Amino acid sequence: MKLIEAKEQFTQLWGALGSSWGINRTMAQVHALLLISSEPLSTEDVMEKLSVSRGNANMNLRDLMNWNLIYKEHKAGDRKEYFKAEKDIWEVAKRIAKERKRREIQPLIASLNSLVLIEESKKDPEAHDFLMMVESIQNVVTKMDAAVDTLIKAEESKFFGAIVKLLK
Amino acid sequence: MKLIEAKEQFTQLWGALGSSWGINRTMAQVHALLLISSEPLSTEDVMEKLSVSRGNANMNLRDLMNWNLIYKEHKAGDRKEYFKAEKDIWEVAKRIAKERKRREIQPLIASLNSLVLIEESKKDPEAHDFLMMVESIQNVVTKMDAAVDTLIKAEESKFFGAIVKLLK
DNA sequence: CTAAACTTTCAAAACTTATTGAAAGTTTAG
DNA sequence: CTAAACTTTCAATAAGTTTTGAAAGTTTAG
Repeated sequence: MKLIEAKEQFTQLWGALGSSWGINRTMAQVHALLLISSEPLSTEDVMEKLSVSRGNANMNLRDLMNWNLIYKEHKAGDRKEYFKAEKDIWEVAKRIAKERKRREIQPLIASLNSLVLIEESKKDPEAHDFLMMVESIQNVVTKMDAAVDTLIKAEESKFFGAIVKLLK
Repeated sequence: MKLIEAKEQFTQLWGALGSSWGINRTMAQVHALLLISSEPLSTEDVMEKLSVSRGNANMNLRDLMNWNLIYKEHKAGDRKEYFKAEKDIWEVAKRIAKERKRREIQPLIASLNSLVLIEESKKDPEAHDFLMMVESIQNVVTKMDAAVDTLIKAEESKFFGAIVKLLK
């Protein structure tokens, strides 16, 4: 395979991957493009390489900035904005984890907390079963939230090291 | 809040959650319904409680069985099939992890492996950068795959225990 | 200040994914 | 074997999501 095909395939792969994890396909493709580009790219570059409209390119670049995965960069003597990606993959993983935690895990914990405030007594067997289920979800989700915090703070080697130990 | 409202909200919550993680909303709602139901439910029960068609109910129940999250159960003197969910939440988390690993992480690793087989030499700086990127993704993804294996095999307490230690 | 260069917005259109429901298929009691 | 009870399929349709592109907005060089 030629490098140019491999890059194309990589972009497709990253896009499909994003799709199946609830991330907009084009956003993931733009990310892929910047990950494997040596030079920062402008909005026009992205439009051209992915054959997408200006609006679409702009919106996905903005979203990627909100996810903290890419940065604006200015070239001397050029008014255009260029974008470059964070290239340390462990750092990328941590930032995605951090963002999903903030957007999804934390609201989930809040919603679960409100569900245990039902009026019925624990003595009502139906209420009891429901509370047990919600509480056990709270328990696992809270632990996962803490696990993500650890991941966000840990060094790559420490994090995977601790997990590898469990295999022994 | 009344129990009945709380159950309704729980179903909505689980559905929205599934949606944002690339899982069909209705499938997640059916799962929620069975998680908080004391009795096994029939296809008709699901149709009625979620106001969905027979085809939709059937398809999502079948999918949930493929994910190993629910089981068929037969009641004596009744030809209908009833369904009940695995209710141990740690077990549910492990099964979802196992299934996503099988469906997504493993094909991803295979695709990445094929991308490093480019014709260009590592001495070409562009090829070099590309290979470094793909290899660093392989590295992190492979470790995550191993981490998921550990999660699948570990006891809940051991798994989270190891992670908590990292916080100290 | 002005106009050119560039970025952002957003309503309409295209595309993707999920749902319906009637028809076909299967199972079982009698 | 037969017909009733139940489950599955799938083409048409609906719902949801993403994309387009022209217009509005913003910035900067001169």
